[in-house]
Amino acid sequence: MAKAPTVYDVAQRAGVSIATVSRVLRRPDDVRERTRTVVHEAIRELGYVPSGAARGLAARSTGVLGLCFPDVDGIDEAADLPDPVRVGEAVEVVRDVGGPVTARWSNLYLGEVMRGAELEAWRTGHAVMIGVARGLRRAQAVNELAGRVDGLAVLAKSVPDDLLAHIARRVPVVVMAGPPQDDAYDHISVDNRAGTRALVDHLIADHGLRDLAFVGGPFDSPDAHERFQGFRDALAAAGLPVPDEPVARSDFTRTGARDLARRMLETHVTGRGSGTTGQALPRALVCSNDQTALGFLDVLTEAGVDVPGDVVLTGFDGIDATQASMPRLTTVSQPMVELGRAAVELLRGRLADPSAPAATVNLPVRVLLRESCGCS
Amino acid sequence: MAKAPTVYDVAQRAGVSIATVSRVLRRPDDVRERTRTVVHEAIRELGYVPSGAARGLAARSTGVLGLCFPDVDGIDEAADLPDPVRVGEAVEVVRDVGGPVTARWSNLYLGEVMRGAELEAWRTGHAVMIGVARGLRRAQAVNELAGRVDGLAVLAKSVPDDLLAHIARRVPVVVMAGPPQDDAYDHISVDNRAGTRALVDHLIADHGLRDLAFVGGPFDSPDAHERFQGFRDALAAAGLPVPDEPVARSDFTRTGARDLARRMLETHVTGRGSGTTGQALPRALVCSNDQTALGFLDVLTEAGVDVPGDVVLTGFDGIDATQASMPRLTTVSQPMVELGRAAVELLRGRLADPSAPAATVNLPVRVLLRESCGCS
DNA sequence: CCGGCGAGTGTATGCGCATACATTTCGGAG
DNA sequence: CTCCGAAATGTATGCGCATACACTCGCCGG
Repeated sequence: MAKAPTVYDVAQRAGVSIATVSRVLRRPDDVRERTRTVVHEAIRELGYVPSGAARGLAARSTGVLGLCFPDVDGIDEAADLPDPVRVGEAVEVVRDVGGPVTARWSNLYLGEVMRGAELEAWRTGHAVMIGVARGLRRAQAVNELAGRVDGLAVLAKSVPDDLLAHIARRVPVVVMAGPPQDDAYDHISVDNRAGTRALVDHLIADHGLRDLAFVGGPFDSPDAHERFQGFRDALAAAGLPVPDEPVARSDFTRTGARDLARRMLETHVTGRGSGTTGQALPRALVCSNDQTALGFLDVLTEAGVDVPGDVVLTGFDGIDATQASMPRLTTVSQPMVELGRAAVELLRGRLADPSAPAATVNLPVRVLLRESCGCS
Repeated sequence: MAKAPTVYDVAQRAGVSIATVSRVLRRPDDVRERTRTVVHEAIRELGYVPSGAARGLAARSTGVLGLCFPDVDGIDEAADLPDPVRVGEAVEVVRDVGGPVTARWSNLYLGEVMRGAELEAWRTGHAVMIGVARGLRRAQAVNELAGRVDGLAVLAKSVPDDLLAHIARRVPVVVMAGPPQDDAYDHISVDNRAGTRALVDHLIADHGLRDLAFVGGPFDSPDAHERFQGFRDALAAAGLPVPDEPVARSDFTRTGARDLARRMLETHVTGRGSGTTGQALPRALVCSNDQTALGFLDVLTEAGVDVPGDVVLTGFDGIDATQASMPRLTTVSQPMVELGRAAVELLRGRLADPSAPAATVNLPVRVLLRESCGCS
């Protein structure tokens, strides 16, 4: 690493001009074979690797696409993060007594989105740069990311509106998984509403359920809101009374959902078995995400409430843990990899034609019927 | 995106020189407060975002660290990848009848490593660029990645040796999860050997097992090899006969392991129950990774062999699926996030002191005792 | 024999920024 | 009010590459 060789070094060594070196790399067909060989020789002898920065500057395009995620670790400042601890060579032997399976929704979700994005970017010769909008310096970090890429795919809510507007003046931006909104950006989202609608249609039509309740998500989650709309659509279509609000709101975490479920159990009892004075639990709980449903499942099972016998339970997202629960959870599977791919695809289109009107792509979802709704 | 504004535009608008603009961004303390305000005003009015390429070129450092992975999708050429199919608005409703839980080992593994790397990079104000060494143009892709970063963390085996050597002449390279090898690079790996040793020690000491067999991995997997060494260490220490070769070799996939298990069952029968003429199955199968163990578990369970009653089974890696199996799998958990963090840490050290001798960090693992070995 | 043409190569320039160095401004002390 | 040192700002340059344009050379048709 003494001093990385440059085109000039290569040119001198090969006895050609720097233009020729550049051409050998970028447009080999414009160079005579003999010359090409000589240059390649020099390149390998010197260990030459072209500077991406210089090329980006000269070519006015970096060949890099950015992916911006929200923080999933809940870390606000670098100080929050302890220095990594290394326990030396010791192998720790732990008796793992079980407990709830660690859920890594966000990780997996983001990982899959990244995988899709990377795949699609790779196809077209782009590199991918990831950035997490985290901490107090988030604005700066996002800004720097934007300055380094040709286009930016941003997960909804990870970047404040004004920052996003600022950035969008420099690079094309596509918003992933946000509500289909009428702003200047391209959007790529998942059909939350239709997915929930289809799921609830199934509960009503195939299982004959009529007493359904929706467990909502955080107030500021557009996803949760859309899913609730889908729920209402289905009830309305079936001629059932349509609630204005979810019966309760979860914070989208499994532990939060457990607390919520316990509170609900205190004031409700299951409709079957009767004899008690409390208000009956709804016959079906349509949860706004899988974690919520799993949290409810934990508590209901513990309380001796049978799923789906006493209460039918469904989720949304399609995380792995829904396959491992007892009973397995009926849910709506999000096309996570597709989300990433589609985002990059949109970005590419936008780069090719910057003047095209902002588009919104709505990705279809899949309803997975399993035991928790009474299927199988 | 008409034309991204530059320092010059900002300078003009703010009535200062470009140097001042640059300083406002890089060394705010060197600029009078009043000037700073004016410049920031101009920046926001113009929607100025500094060019990473230009800065990288001028500063001779990009502030980006690279992460290079092997392909986990098995895609060789862009042509192999079908264009994304969008089924329009249709929501597909599928009856999911179950079957083995989809395992996404690589995804999760890589995702966790990335997460660790990103976290650690973020702490120190670095961005992370990911690259997958995939396809025929892999050399070019890796080269370009190397040209864009200040340092590169490479997952073992993802880059051919000569390419790696070429690249290492430009940027510091650290190899992740490779065998502790005596080359010029920094290494960061996981203590496969000690982990397996500790696990097998437990089987021998705490469960009194003496008839143990090791199910190996692919010939070219250094990880599998090291784990086998750990196995041998434990047997030797206990005074048991030490095998020269694994009793069989899996390809590290669950389905591959199933086939292998079936073949083994044909020639063996369990030692208990007796009466049969076949050779007895070993009392314990120490598998070189979780997928292999899970594949065996599938087949053994199906064949009515009790785990851990008839055969004790263990894995290695600590993937999520090991918590969901019946019985839950005793395994050795890899510090995946730590791997990423440590890699970035090493890289940073190397950047700070390029002349330091190549280091190798061996990360400790954790043995997780669960039901498949007879614990709990 | 000459002019013209195209393939192959070289020359010169600018991309947008950081920064060394030169210059100006400012705030006090005398 | 003057002068000086420090603070603030401006000027000029180069980072490594792509590329427009100029140039050379060999070849062909006239």
